[in-house]
Amino acid sequence: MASRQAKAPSSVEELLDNCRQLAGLSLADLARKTCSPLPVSPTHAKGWVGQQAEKFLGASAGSKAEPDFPELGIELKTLPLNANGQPQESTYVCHIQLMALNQQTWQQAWVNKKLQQVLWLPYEASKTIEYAKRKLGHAVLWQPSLSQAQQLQQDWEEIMEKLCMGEQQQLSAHHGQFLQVRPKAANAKALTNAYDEQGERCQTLPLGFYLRPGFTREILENSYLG
DNA sequence: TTATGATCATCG
DNA sequence: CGATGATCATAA
Repeated sequence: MASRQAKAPSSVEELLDNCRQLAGLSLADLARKTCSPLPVSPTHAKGWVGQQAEKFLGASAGSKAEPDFPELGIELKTLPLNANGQPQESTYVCHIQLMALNQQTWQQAWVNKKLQQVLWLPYEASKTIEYAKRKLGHAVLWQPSLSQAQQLQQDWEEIMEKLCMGEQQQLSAHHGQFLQVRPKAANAKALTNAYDEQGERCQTLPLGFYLRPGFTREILENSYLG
């Protein structure tokens, strides 16, 4: 059995069932499951856990701008936890299309669609644990609460207003309570097309939407209560 | 080049 | 010492 893409789950139950098989496994176990070698240098394999999880669970492959499980409308996100069992880092949501942000509504926004339903897969990411021995946790299927959805929308509107005015130069990660904008590029010299304040085409640093650590921390904590 | 998967590493 | 800005890998 060579390394291959698993079959897509046909139901939420099947997906959650597959997730239960992962709970408690180490990253070394995960590598065995997906027939993939553990990364030699984790620093240079930042997305490895997420990519193996996609592979094992049968998420749609590659870089398509679609939910990981299109049939189910579910987005899969691994969630690295620090030594205290809490999310430490922000979570990337999606790329921002600077050339096509006019007239977008929150309902239509890609970032909103992705956050309608997310399957969070927490795992130990503390550097005090040897990489191969870090364990996967129990997956949490989440949908935003009313207040979460409202705050996300508010953040999005504040950010989009600036973007639509061509003010991406003045935008920074300081904006937004839950949702923030950060660079999303190979490096600081990368450029993509956009419009400036005068509505003229220009080139600027590519951006993406991210969720602040406090937000994912809240999601995880709430899941323990349920 | 644009999208995905993210974490790294420096600064305030 | 947490958040911001920068960076790494891969697919199409």
